[in-house]
Amino acid sequence: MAAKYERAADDLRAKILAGIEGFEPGARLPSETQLADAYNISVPTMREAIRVLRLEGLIIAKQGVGSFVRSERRRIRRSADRYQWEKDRVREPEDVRKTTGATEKDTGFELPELEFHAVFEEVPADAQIAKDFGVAEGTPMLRRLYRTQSRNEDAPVSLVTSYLVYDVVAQNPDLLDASREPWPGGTQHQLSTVGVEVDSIEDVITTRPPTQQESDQLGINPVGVAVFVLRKTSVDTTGRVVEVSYVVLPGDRTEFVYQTKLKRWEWE
Amino acid sequence: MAAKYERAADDLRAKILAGIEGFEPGARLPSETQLADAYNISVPTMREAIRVLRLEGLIIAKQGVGSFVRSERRRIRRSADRYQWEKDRVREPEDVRKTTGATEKDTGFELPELEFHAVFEEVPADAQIAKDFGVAEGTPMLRRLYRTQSRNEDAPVSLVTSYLVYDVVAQNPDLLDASREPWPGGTQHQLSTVGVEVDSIEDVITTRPPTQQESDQLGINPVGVAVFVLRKTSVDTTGRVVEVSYVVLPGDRTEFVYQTKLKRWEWE
DNA sequence: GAGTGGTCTAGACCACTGT
DNA sequence: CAGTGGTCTAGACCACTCC
Repeated sequence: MAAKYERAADDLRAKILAGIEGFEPGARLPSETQLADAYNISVPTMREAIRVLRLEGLIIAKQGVGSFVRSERRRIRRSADRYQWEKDRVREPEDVRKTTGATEKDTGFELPELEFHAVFEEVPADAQIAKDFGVAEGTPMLRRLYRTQSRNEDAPVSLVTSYLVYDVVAQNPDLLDASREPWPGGTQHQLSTVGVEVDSIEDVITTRPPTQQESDQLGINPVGVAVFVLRKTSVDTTGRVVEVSYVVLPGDRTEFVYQTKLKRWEWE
Repeated sequence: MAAKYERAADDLRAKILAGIEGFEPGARLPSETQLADAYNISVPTMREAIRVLRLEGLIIAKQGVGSFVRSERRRIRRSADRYQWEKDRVREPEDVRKTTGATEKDTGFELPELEFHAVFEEVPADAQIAKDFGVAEGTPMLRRLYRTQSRNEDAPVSLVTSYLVYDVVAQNPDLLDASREPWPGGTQHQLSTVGVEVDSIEDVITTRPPTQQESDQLGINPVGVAVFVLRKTSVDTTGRVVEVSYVVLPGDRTEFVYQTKLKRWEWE
């Protein structure tokens, strides 16, 4: 026989998915005590049932207020088209570049809506980074931390840690100055000022549970929501890795899109 | 002040991440009672701390045995290269095609290791599918359910739901016969028998918590592990959507790789 | 202040695993 | 069989939100 908390969870889930009166998205659920009474189980057991549905992302609890049926979140689309688009803009005049950046392109937000944090630091390459770049461990790297989030309260977008080889970018001192961010035209343009042309970009996508810090920063309220980790590796025309960035995105508000064109058959 | 269960969780987490003697990957933790004593908290509170770490994927509990520090799972790489590779094989002779399929290419498993389930069904297009294909709701579709998993115990790989327009594939009755799976050469080859050449494929990747059924089928033991959902849309050379498949993959054992080649600048 | 969810306790019994 | 984690109870107090 199924556990009591499971039966309660199953029943509640069914009500929510069916959208029954009082259980539609956004609706406020009865209190834990009331629910426990309704299912003839103790409050802790009812809490366990609710926890299951929170893990599934169906319910959000707000302390002091109540529990609510979660409404569907709009996903932000992140397309690989952004890379070619960014490259094309490198050779546009500055006033064109200034208008928007790639993040704004994906999110649909306008520039002024985005709060932009940047912290720059010179750090030695650890084992992972050394491997990513194919350089010796300890090689000086420029590490840049970005946090982009909407100024209108609760819509943080991504946490970015970007690595560049220090000696490469140091040729242009402006690139070492965090206060110059956001740089009009993005990373590809920054690299172009030190003679680097990006030739290809590899994205590797994984998912994992968020750390506590990431939950806070990305505003991941519900338990059980994962984050995407995108490792983006840029290779220049000489085959050298020029940038590696790790981008953490909220799993419930992001989707990735990739287009693969196939070669046509030649019919004889 | 932080909650007791949080302090216990923080301490345990730190021990595990530091790999301290007795807390390295695979190690068996002290029992809940022992841990509760050690931290001077009640057993339910200690269980709460353990639950936190299970959510983070650091600990796996086995009833009747004990709790263990989770060892890192090897991720299976799923690269978009598979699509061109699959297309190239369509025009190879049958004995070459028979050797391996695209799933085996990605996973590294040999064919005989893969258990292959297939269920075929004719269903009317629901709203989502009608939109995916750009056809009228109710259009007859062929729905195919696949479940690929290793015969050696606990390594299921993916759950696939694939849709095709029924009238298109019905031209070749073999395509309607589930007992013919696995079809040597894959879906692109199947489509080629009814005169369809796939021209481009769009992948859309999202992540969400698994359903109970998916947890069971994919062998997702630890709480808090998400699944990837890949929606793959194949478009033929006439611009028509010919296949849509939804692939569910375990989030802790999968990674996606996409390469984006950029156009070279023309220097004057 | 009333009502909500968050934390915590001290028990109890059961289901499962290994020996 | 002994020991483990899984479920469950009946309370208690606290932190938070809203009126």
